[in-house]
Amino acid sequence: MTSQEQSLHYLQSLGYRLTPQRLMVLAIVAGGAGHMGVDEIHRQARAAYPYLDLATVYRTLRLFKQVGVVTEVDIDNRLHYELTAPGEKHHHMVCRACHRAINLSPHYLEEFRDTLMQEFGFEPDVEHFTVAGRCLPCREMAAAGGGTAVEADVGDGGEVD
Amino acid sequence: MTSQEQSLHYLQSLGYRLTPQRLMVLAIVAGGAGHMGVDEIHRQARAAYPYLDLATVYRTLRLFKQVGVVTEVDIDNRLHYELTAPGEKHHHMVCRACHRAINLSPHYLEEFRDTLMQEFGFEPDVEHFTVAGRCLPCREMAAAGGGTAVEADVGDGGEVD
DNA sequence: TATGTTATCGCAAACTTTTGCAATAACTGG
DNA sequence: CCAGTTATTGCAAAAGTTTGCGATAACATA
Repeated sequence: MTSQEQSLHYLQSLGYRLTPQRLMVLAIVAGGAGHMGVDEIHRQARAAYPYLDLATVYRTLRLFKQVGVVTEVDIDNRLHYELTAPGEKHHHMVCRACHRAINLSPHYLEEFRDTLMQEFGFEPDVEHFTVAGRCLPCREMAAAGGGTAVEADVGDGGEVD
Repeated sequence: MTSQEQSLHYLQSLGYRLTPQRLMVLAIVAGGAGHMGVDEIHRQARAAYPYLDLATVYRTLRLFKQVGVVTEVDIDNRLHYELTAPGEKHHHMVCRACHRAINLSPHYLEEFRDTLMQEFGFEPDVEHFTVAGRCLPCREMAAAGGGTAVEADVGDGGEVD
C-alpha cells in the first residue's frame, strides 16, 4: 500500500468521505516536487477535471493539513503545501528581514521534541518545521548602524527550497 | 526613555521615517492588552485621525514586524499584533486539530535558541513563539479509533491568551 | 528657514482566502 | 441493489490582505 493509499484510508477511518476531488488534490501534491502553491494545484487539477473549484482546493488542503497528511508553508504571504513525508525531514529557519531560508538538520529539533512530548504530551510537528528569526548577515547589517531601509516598500520576495 | 520611544528611535536609526501614522499605530498596539486585530487597530486609529487608511495600517504593522517591534500572531486566519516585550516571554503550543493553545515556559526554548545561535548565527524569535502540533487529548482521540469527523466543515475557532 | 530628494500615504483595484447555501454524491442500513 | 442521511461540492459573494500609482510630507543639506 502506497503512502497515498494510507492517507486515504486514514481519512476514511476518521469519517471523512473519499471524493474524486480529494483523490485528485492528494495525487497532485504527491506528484509535485516540494511545496506547491494553491493556484498551481488548482490549475493541474482543472486539467483533469475542469469543474473543480478553487474553494474546494482550499477546503481540501485545509482538511489534509488538519489531519496531518500535508504540511502548510507560508511563502511570501501565500499558502503552499507539501506532503508530510515521515521519513524525509525538512526544516527551515526563515529570516524575518531578508526572508531567506536556511536548512536545519533534524538533529537540532529532536531534543526539543522529546522534551515537549515528555513534559506536556504535546507532539510538535517537527517533520516540516519553520523557525522565524534573523539570520547572521541581517543581524550584522543591523548592528553596523542599520542598512538605510534597503527595501523601498516593505514587501519583498523570499526563496525556500 | 520609554520602550515606545526606543522603538521609534530604532526605526529612525534604520532610515525609516517617523510619521504620525506610525506613531499612532505603535501607541495603539502598545496601549492594547495582548494581541490586537488589524481592524481593531484601524478603528482606534481612525478615532483620532479619520483618514488613516487600512492599507497603511497593514504596511505599518508589516514594517514593525520586520524590524522586530511587534510580533505577528495568526489567530483563526486573521493577523494580530502585539508589542514585542523583551522581558515578558510568551509562548504557545497550538494543536493543529482542536486549535487550543497551551502555554510554554521560556525554559524549554532557551536551550534550542542557544544551539541555533552558536551553530548558525541565526537568532530565532523565541520571545513570542508558536509550535504547531497535536495535544494529548487529540492524540488520544485519534488513537482511540478516530473521532468521527467532529467538525462539520473544516473551519473552527481557536482561543489563545 | 528654504529647497530637493524620496519614503510614505491615501485611494482604488487586485489578489488571496474564507463562507453561505442549495444541489449533489458518498456512505449506511435494509 | 435501493433509499435515506448528511458530508461535500460548486457557485457566488464576502472578507482579509496586498499592490500600483500619483500626491504628499519627512528628512537632509545648504
